[in-house]
Amino acid sequence: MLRLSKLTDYGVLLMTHMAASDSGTYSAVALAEATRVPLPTVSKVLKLLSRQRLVESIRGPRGGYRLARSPARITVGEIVRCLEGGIALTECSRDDAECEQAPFCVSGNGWKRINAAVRDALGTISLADMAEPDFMPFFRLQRTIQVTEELS
Amino acid sequence: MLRLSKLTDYGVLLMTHMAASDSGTYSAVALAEATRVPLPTVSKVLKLLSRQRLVESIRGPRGGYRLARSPARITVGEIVRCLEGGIALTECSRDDAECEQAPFCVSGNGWKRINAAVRDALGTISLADMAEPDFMPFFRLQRTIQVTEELS
DNA sequence: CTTATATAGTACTAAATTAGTCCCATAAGG
DNA sequence: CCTTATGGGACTAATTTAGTACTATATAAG
Repeated sequence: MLRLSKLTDYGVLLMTHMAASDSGTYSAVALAEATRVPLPTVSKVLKLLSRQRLVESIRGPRGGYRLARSPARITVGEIVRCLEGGIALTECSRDDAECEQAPFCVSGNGWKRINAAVRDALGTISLADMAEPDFMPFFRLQRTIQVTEELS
Repeated sequence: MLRLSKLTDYGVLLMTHMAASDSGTYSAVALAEATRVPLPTVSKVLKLLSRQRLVESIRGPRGGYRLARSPARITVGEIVRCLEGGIALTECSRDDAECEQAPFCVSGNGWKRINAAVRDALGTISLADMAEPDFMPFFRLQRTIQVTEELS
């Protein structure tokens, strides 16, 4: 289903929550309660996010996590990239790809293009957008080829 | 890694192969040999594709499969949709979604938008594009919000 | 009308991935 | 120095996906 992992979903949820209310830091416990995501899982996700400096962590009493940058300067794509380890729809469109079927494959270039489009889409939406409950059209695809069949 | 399943990858590969050379019909055996994908798997994928009328099947001797429409009129998005059962990055962005956490979730709208963008990207590339080995920029994102951080 | 070829459907097994949990180490404030 | 909170890593269970096999059905050719 072209799915993101639940971890990624949680990551976006947690960070959106932090973006929405602007109190400084949140402990893992507080976020778990607010979002209803199980505590150990919240903890795991925040650790991963902090390694790549998407959130800052403060240890010790009164510690916790906070966004490393302003919500407008953090994109959903960065979170996906952090928690999924990259954005690549197929093996062969990864940067370090070595597909054994490459010699027989004619569509490598197409996949690269599709991936670029997806990356672009994800890089376009910021946490600030996500936190805005009913933000409207933020971008539009301008097609330069004719599409004759629409997905229903 | 925001992956498509291998089945979907195979599906696009097989159909691209059919789009590239314009002989009429291909048996599952012939496609398996040409693409180096194991026969039973080729068979499985083609069955799925034929149920949704993306390929036509002809039974009996000298039978096989052929594209149901011209390559320019079949999009990668349709193939993904057929083999993944929909295009939805998160549970809550499916059309029939019933997410138990919805009351606590503030980002539903954002996900819907992201999904729309991805669907749009996939719906923009046709099989004819994929079969063209080095087709170049086929569309361009025009942003209406400012992106301040780029994905590296 | 019989036989060979090829798809249709479905069920099952095995492998890989992902989710979730737990434990111990480290840091810092009071 | 004790309590609170994150950091790292390892482990288990659950889910998903891939791949295979088997039986049924259709059709062309001789």
